[in-house]
Amino acid sequence: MALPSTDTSRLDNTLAVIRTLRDQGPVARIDLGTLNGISSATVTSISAELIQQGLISERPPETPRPSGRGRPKTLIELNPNAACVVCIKLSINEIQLVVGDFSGQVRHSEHHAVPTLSLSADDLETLLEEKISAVCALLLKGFQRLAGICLAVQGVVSSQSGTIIWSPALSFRNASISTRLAERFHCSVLLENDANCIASVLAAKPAYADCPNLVVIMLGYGIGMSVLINGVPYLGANGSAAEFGHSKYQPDGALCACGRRGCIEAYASDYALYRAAADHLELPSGDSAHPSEQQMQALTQLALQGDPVAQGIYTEAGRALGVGIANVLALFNPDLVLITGSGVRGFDAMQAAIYSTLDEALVAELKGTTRIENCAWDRDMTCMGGIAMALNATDGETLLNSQTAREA
Amino acid sequence: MALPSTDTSRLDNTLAVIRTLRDQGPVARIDLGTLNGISSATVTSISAELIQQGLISERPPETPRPSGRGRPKTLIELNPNAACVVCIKLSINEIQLVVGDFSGQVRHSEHHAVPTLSLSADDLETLLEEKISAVCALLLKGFQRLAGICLAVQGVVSSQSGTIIWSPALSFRNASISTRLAERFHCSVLLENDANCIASVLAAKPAYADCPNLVVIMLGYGIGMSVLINGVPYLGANGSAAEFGHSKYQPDGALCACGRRGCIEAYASDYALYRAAADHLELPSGDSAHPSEQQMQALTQLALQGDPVAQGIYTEAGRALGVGIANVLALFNPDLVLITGSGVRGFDAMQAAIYSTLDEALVAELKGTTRIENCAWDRDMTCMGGIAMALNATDGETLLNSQTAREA
DNA sequence: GATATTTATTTTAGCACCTAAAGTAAATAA
DNA sequence: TTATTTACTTTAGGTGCTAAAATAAATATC
Repeated sequence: MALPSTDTSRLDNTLAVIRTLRDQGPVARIDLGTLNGISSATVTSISAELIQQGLISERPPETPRPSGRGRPKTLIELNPNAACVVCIKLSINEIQLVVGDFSGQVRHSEHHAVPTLSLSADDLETLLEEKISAVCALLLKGFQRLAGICLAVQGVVSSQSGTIIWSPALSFRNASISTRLAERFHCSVLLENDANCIASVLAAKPAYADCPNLVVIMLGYGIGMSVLINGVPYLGANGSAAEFGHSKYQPDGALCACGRRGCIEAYASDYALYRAAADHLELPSGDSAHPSEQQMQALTQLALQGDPVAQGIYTEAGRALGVGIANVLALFNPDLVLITGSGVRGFDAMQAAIYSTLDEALVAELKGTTRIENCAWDRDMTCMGGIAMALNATDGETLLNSQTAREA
Repeated sequence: MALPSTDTSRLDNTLAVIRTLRDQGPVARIDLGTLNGISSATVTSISAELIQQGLISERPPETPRPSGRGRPKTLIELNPNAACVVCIKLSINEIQLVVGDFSGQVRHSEHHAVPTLSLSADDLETLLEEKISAVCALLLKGFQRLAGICLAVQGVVSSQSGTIIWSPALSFRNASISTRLAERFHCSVLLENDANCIASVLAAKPAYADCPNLVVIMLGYGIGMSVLINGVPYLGANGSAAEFGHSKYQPDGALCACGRRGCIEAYASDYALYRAAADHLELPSGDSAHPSEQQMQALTQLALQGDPVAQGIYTEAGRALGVGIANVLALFNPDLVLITGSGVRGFDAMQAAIYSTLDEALVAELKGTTRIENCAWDRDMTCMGGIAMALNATDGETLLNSQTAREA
């Protein structure tokens, strides 16, 4: 008689099982129970359902049988083909498109040079539709369905409303981009800030498992940040939280790409470093407003080799970052601040200035126990994170979908 | 056979009923159902239990019967004497002690002048024990039990560990203060930052109901802040989050009470304003390092009457606040920033500088839709909030307690 | 090779919730 | 007095969980 159940425990437990399998690979029922704090009887019941729905399967017993007495464990694994998700990373003049399967593995990755700055919102939607259609045609037959799409965008986005508020890769603003894709592909579309994608990859690493409050600062052409509070990205009122790059170092200071003065980004981003250096140093030619990796490496080399002008530029950048991080510690007091992004190439040249500025700025009580670390940069990380977030966001739907499919 | 229940819905629903009654006063069963999304059958069952436990009671029908057909509603209300909580606010040279009943009403309030800066941690504990014992002797006979104590302290506290890390009212540091009180009074002791107490009072106001992400800045002798994320205070890794006062305005700027330079507090707090003014203006005599309300009002008057030196001081304070608020907007992007505390007396003198600095610092996309408002100051608000937080924190225990009491 | 032991999974029995619907209570309107 | 309306309670039934018992599938022992 009581149909509309208010108790979500079955759904919660089922999702927990799916996520455990995704994170840990094949796991036995009894271990799924202990890992998630539920009885193995419940796991039996949940896994029976999931097998029936085709979302998981029992793995055939290993040939070299594991040692030990007793009935051997029957490992359960996700069916990788149960669904797939697509993540598209939108950067300046490039898009990357990655397909991941239900188990979280990357199955396909492609890059395209695209003049992003000259696209209209409509152009962009059309382009994305084309590219996604193409990979779907190529790959979807192996999968039961496309469960979701994640758009990882640099800049300010509102994930709730699916609006790109402002991105350095695009010349238009305030465009609602996800609805059309959602309708076209009949799946949910997740709009995410690129830093949030990276932060969720990093937060999943065992080394950072004890850091529920994690701040990730991404240095690169611009400067981005993600704040994870209890492991979930903090979004703020309209998605423009965590704009570390535009917090202030010097009121009335250097000009920033945002149009204002004194932002941290105006000192420590690639374009700011190169701008400060271009007039005084001999550097590779090229668009100095959008320096290439090669140009930036040349500049970093100079600083590390002891060139006083280059050193001075990196020291000032380090000071700006130091003040910015001091403010982040005062306001967020996270467990860990991780510095990454392509700009970490210059970390060694800024390091001393960062730490000394930080020490000058904050007393020990406020600095607290926060660790500050840097972390090697991998350009594929964004899409890895996007895939993970898209899967997480769509597990509930996938479940529902396969339930109704079985019933019919 | 299934004893250790994993399903917390009964407890959740019961607590929801108690909280609704506390927030809204007497409510009928049917309305408790709609307000909390549960069926009235469940409310009947929950309220029967609570009545049996003596935590609530049916209110006798109103004599001037409310108009309308049908069976009249039977209103249920909390039994105010079911429990009480004590909140102690610790400020410089003063403590305030307030007793609240189970329904959230203040039943008693007292102030004591205490030389807080010369107390040791041990002295403080002894003093608190005495004062609490005294009010208990006076009031407790009417109550079934003392459910909890809230210590509202200015400065950096770690609520999890019950440690006062640093407070301007105290000369000792890193003292664990709650254990002894908890043992002495057999109840849980909550250690809270004073700004968090005030923020939870403000967040409960209907005017701010649509602001789940709320920042409250408290101006006064020092500068405090509280950040509510989805309505709950954000604490950070070790409780020292939201130290707005020690975020930076000018690296290498004015000296702050924390020992570092350039903090916002070093420009916009009472002591900073008075320090800047004392040498140049004729002001009431007194301890200029700890200016009194009267001294501060004199200074504010001068600025509002057009004295150029006083105006300049408030303008610079407004600039510092403007930069600080810009950083808060960039990093937290809250729905609302509320400025309060005794220092709002000077808000009119700083206002123009705050807003112009903010506009210069942030582009519209980053400023987003955040409202910035000021709000009249009431010195009793801290304890009101402490009472509310202590009740909320102890409802579960109170429930358990009265259950076991009935069973025996 | 038969039996004991160990460990994993499934089945069984029962409890603690909740809800919809039916039943009851207590008022006003006709 | 009866009908109507609204509030509350009781009943009946469903979901979902767990502990314990039963079963399954190995290895160890004699």
